[in-house]
Amino acid sequence: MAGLPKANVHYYFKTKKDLYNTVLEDVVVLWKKDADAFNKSDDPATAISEYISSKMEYSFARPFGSKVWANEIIHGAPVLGDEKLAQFLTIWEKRKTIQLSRWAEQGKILPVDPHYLLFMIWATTQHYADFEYQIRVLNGKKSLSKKQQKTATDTVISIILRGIGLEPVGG
Amino acid sequence: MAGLPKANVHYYFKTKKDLYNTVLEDVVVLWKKDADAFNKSDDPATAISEYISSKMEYSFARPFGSKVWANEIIHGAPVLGDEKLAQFLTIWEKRKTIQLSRWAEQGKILPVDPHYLLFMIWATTQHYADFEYQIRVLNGKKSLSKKQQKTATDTVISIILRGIGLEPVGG
DNA sequence: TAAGAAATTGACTAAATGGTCAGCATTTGA
DNA sequence: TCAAATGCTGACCATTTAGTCAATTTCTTA
Repeated sequence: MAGLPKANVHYYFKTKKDLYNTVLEDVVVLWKKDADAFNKSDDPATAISEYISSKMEYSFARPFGSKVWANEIIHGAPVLGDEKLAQFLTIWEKRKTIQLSRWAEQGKILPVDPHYLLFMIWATTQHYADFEYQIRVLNGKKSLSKKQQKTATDTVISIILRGIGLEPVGG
Repeated sequence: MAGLPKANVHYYFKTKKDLYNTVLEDVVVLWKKDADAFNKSDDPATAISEYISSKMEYSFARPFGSKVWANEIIHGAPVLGDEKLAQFLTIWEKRKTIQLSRWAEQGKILPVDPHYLLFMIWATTQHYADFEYQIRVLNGKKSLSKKQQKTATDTVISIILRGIGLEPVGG
């Protein structure tokens, strides 16, 4: 059979929905960890760089989870359901938007609406997971090399940071 | 029946694949139009603003096409196939990367790798279509208002432009 | 307004996908 | 070393989804 026999999968997961749910919850846990990294430093340039970095790394290393998540959202969260989705999302979002608002008030970053900035970071970083296939095709049917991954990450970080009035730290 | 009876759909499209393909090709046509807008002005701030604007508008007005595209890519282009995908993508990308490189050489924008800048623009703008559902949930289960849509668009444009060393035009 | 073409439909069949189960293989530990 | 428990599998059944078809309705236009 292809990979595993179905029956074997059913030994570990009662239904397909169960399997799917497990993958989704794993993603949630991982993304929550990234979210913590965001609140580690009180310096916006550092915090945002770290956050983008870790999300990019995850996108390159393990794109599958993000793909399943994207698929779930595209189809209107049929498995997760509204309530669970709302719960997950607001937990992630709240602390970050609060932190971004504070920085904006303190004049540490330009006064940008935190929601749309967050969407931008999510979209851009997860794009490297979700659209992995498209990127590979555009890269001559080869996955991005480590060097290219670094360039991509640096580019994202520098555009976002400059975009909100910060100088990229380091490189 | 739900919306249309199946048999009626089959009257217009022989197979499900046919229908799917038609939707995908429609998206390609529309995105190609946006791509033209990109080459209209020789001023980077204007061209990029226009490009982002029209992609955002399309994401808000007709998210379905983008969703089908995203779904197709996430699953490895099983219907479109490698060749067709490569064909479409390179056509879009070439002219834009060339233009961006030229601007970078002329010192009109910061020297950023055009590929990753493009990915960023695609990811961010299409996010509002593909993740429409997630955004709605985060917005209290309401779709973004016209005003919010404008703020989102302005935010994306200003961050990207500033991010590559340009002052946002107008607002 | 009647004849033919185009559009629409419900009821059926085919294919694909999800799920069950009985039995075989492998690991664990008294 | 040999039960008992755990893991694995193929062959079968159930449900869902895709596709067909003949019959009906709605449009054209002579």
